[in-house]
Amino acid sequence: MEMLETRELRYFITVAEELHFGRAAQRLGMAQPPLSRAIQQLERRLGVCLLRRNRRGVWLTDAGEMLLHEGRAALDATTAAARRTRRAAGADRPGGPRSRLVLAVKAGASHELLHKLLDAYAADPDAAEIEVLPSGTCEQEAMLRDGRADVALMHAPFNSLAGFDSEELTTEGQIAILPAGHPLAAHSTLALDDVRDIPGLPLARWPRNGTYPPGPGPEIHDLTQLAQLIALGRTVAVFPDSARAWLWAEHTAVPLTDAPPVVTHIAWPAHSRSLALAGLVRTATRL
Amino acid sequence: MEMLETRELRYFITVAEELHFGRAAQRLGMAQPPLSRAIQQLERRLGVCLLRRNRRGVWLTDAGEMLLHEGRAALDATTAAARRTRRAAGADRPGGPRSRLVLAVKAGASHELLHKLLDAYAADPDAAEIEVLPSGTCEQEAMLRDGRADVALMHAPFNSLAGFDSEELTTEGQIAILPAGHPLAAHSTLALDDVRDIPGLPLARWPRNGTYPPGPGPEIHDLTQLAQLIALGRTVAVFPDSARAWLWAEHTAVPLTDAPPVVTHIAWPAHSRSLALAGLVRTATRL
DNA sequence: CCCTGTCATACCTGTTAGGTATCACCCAAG
DNA sequence: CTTGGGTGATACCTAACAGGTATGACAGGG
Repeated sequence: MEMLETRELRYFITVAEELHFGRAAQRLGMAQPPLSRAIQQLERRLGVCLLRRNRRGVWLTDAGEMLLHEGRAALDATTAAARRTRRAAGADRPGGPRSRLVLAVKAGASHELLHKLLDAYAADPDAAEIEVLPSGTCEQEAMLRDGRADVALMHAPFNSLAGFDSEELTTEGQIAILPAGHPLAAHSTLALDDVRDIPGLPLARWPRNGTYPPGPGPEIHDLTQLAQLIALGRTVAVFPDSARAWLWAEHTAVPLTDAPPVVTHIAWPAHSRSLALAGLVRTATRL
Repeated sequence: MEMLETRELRYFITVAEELHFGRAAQRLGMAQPPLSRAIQQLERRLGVCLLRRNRRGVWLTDAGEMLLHEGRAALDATTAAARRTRRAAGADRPGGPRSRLVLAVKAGASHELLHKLLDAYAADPDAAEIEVLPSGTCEQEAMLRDGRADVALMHAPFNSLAGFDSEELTTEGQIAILPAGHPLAAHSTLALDDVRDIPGLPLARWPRNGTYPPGPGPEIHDLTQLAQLIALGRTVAVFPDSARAWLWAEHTAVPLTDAPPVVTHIAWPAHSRSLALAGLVRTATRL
């Protein structure tokens, strides 16, 4: 039984995403004919039909669907191996840091917690160098999987901890962030339903897995943009309690009574065996 | 940045395991010079020194150690992708089963539970075909990782659930299995310390991660062998309660008061998205 | 009916994976 | 000190194959 090559996986995944050999070849920086041949050869070697072709297009068989999912995981693991190996190379260089960890954090979230964690860990005599890598919305999982990060702060129920080892750090409630002058801002508490359909004040929308959920609210790319839209009275947003750290004077935070609590975890790939990581996790759980 | 090829990974891992280019080349079925060159090229492409060479041998740098671990995970993911794709190929063949799941079970363990699970699941109108794959000691994790299995019954604290999704099924105590005629077999309960150092009756040893822990007891390969050695009065073993199912007349089971409870879980790769798997898990948790 | 867009085929070429022969080197035995 | 066995590296060759260009086959829409 022959081994699947990464190049073949990369080709197939691109074709499966585009469902179009020409565009896929373009994305791969190659001509279409060799790509067609490579996929045919892959199908022959696996003894499996991956794509149904029609003059009018291409779509995936069940087996193709499977290879798309599993192949993505395999490619992630491979690039992770390369990235982490490159990163580990500095460790035994004279004068360099003993070792180094990349910590992925959702940009703007858990600022205070992160600060305390870094301070506490720096006190550890044989602490590794920590590089903090701000990530987009819910991008931490992907960063751990493909090796851009070694460890991450994740926020249940927004992030999924499936496939990672993790330790629980803190739990917090959620708040609604309203324009300071809005009538609802006078309340001492609110319910989720109160803020879901405020006339003239639609709930802001965040990308989940790269796409925006449907709805009337504005599509948000970063926190500054959101803060401004709230201050201008154009939208309202729901955030964990720790978001109070970056509120403006034109904002008012009102606790939500029935929003699910947000649990912050420190998470890392399940197979990690790094001493530096173990030290960081120990520090985090003792905070 | 160029991509790591699976062939290179396979070569490096073999060399890292053998710490000897000649033997590694032999295991890979190739000559030594091209292997040396391939590793050199890998080091150049990664920009990293993976091996320290000496005329008297080869050993791993820190980066090499990292690539050995991460590369194994990546190779497992790749072979898993190939295996699962091949397996999924039958699904849309006319006349074949709608789909198929491979369930890894430690040989001889949880017999009754397994039976109930299979019966209950077979009642499901759109049940997949289940292939039961008996695994060696603690081999289920590896089988899930490299795609030989899709789902497994695991026994904490013997198996590690790290990196998998899982649901708890049952909890049971542990028993000591003694030769029927032994003085200790008359007791109604025992403590772990009572059976750890019985004069003339050493505790049987199981392979953990492919190697046997040190000790005076016999090295066990399969249950029949163990059962015979116990019946002959040569050894004693500690097992979960459900092991009573395969006891012989010459065996006596005595409950252990202070042994950690054994928790049986059903576990699967965290990224699985199979409907058949979801159905099986639902059935299992409702038992 | 032709034109456009799609994937497949035919054929060529440069790269490279892998084989054989040999070197350079260390160490141990004499 | 010398020599031989065992190690990984180098030199060189060949065959396989990845990738490019040109073109074919075929379905739908104007």
